[in-house]
Amino acid sequence: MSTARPHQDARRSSTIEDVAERAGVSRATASRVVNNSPRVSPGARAAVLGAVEELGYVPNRAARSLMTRRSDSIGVVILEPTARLFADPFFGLLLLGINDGLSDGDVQLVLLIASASREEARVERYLEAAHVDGAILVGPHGDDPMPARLTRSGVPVVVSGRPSGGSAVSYVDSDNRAGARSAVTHLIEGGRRRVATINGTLDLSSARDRLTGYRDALQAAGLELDPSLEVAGDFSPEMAADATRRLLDVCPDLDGLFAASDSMAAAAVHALQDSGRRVPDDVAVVGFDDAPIALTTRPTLSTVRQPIEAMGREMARLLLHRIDAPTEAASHVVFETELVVRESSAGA
Amino acid sequence: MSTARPHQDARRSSTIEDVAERAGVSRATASRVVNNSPRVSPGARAAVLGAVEELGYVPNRAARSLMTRRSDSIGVVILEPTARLFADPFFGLLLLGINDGLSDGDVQLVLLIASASREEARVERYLEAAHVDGAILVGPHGDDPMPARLTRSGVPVVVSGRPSGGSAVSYVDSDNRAGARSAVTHLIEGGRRRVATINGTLDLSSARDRLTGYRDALQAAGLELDPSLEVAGDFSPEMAADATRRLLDVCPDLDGLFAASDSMAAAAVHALQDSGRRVPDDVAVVGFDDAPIALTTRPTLSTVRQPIEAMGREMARLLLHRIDAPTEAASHVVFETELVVRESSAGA
DNA sequence: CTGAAAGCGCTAACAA
DNA sequence: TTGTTAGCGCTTTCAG
Repeated sequence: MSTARPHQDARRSSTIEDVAERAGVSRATASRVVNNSPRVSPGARAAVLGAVEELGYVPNRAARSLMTRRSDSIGVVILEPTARLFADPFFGLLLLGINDGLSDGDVQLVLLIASASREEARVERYLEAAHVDGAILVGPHGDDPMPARLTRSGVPVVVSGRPSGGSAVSYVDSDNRAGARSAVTHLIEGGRRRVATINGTLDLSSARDRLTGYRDALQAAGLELDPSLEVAGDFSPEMAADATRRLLDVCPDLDGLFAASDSMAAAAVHALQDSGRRVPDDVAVVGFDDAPIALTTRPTLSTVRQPIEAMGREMARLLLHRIDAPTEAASHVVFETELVVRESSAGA
Repeated sequence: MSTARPHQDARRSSTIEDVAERAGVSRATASRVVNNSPRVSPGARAAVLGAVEELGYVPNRAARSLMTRRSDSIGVVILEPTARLFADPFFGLLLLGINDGLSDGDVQLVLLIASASREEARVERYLEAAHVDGAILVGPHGDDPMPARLTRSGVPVVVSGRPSGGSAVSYVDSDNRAGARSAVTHLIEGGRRRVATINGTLDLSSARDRLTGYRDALQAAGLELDPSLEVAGDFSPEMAADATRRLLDVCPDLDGLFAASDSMAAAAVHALQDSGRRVPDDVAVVGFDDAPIALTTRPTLSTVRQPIEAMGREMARLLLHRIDAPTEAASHVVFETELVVRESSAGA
């Protein structure tokens, strides 16, 4: 009984040996053509290319890897706890950018999600076993030892967001400090004098930088810093709503609010409205990210836009370069942000 | 000048040959232990395991693949046009579920994003070259030939959402029809009589099914179907806002609205409010997905929840099974949905 | 239960 | 410019 499995044959792809034979050259020459070596005669090249076409030849990656000691793939490691991960379009856009930056080469994107810390160990083992040529780390907190550890074991790494360790590892970041400053300056220039901020966990450099930018702006305007107007939270909307209510208790004449993310800003707007304040008339609000939610709140949200997709593309570019030149010093790329003024701070 | 590259040595991992030598057995026996073959004596097993431990041995995937003709990785192909892709937490959650379903085995997730159709061809070539053991296709439209073509060339495939072709290919879906029916029935039971629906592109089976569910509910209640109350769109909030305004023109006494996604429902709520209607007092609204946005609108959105993460997990499970038993008939798994009643249809 | 030997498909010296 | 040769690290007959 011959179990008919037609695709078995369909999939039995041709090897470089087949190509060489068909083209009437040796395996080596065929290989040279496939790998774009210049040391091949035009005639041989044409013959091989023809054979490749006819046979639909595609190189076997495993065999190639075994020889070149390259996997032609990179790992993208998502370290963020899962909840935030997917309520937030940040990761998706970053992935899109990374994918785009990779598609020039012939490099595959292996997605590694490490939500629990048990997972984190598994991922690290995988990376260190040289199964990928390098890794992009998304979302490590300031004290995460993974970037340094991977670098030490020779894995090329690029990190999203400035790590606390600093300059030893390559990273791509947006200018969170300048972005926050521009948002708060905008509020002040609109006449606001009692401006508060609601932030994320301060073990994230982005959160720290946004806080610093907030303070920069106040000081530049000669306004006093009031610690009771600075709230550090966890980026969650629930927290932001609570924080807003508490801010109103402490400071009933609050007239400006800078939230370190749009989802927090949206929650704050609702809390303000629930308390009877009009936005922006009584309190002007600016968020951060320019997430889709910024357009669906009423009023629409003013915000600080970061070029997330471009950042992803740059991370890919940087990593690819780093893989080619592992001894070079780490690079740090910081992207400009852009203030987007909408209704929530109109005439602020 | 010896360029110091300490990690060069650090990464030079040990081979199964090293393990065998250390354990005092042959390569073959070492391999058997590593691959859990039962035909090994306890003594040899212990010796090999010890050597593996001491040497920190990790098998070389490329070499293994070359031999086994398996890549131990699967492709997850995102076919959605990019815009929708990342405003929507759907994909992230699905990825999370897939990752989870995969983590039992030792299978890696290769992410392939095909936004443009040029990309689609590239992805298809990659998949057909047997670089992955199987593929999960996310977001194919009804007329997309990729699932069928991959299946024909012998690539095990699982698709998200019921494809128009039907039963030849395995898929995982949620019961969109029943979900929509429950939403609209809920509106009707709350006394609404003029209930409209705003939908997505009807070449997506999910959109078609939600429309059918809407009609089911009206007919079950003995209400008349009115084509002017059915709007087919593109899932975008802008379109939904437009559609809402038009619906109000056509039918000023509209008192219920079912939108096929939460982002459309949110836009509709705003359009209703802008037109002076109160939600839910004048018009009750129900969305679909239970996306984060459902909690940030005012009023909060009633919606139909689908177990996205579980669906992703099931897709992974199904694919893994299909890879092991490629001749088995395709499986179709449909998940129940759940109506979540919030403010936008309170007392509906 | 174990070992010897073959070979997966490819690239990279080395010779010619 | 080309071909020959030698493996990369692993699994798997096939003998024993």
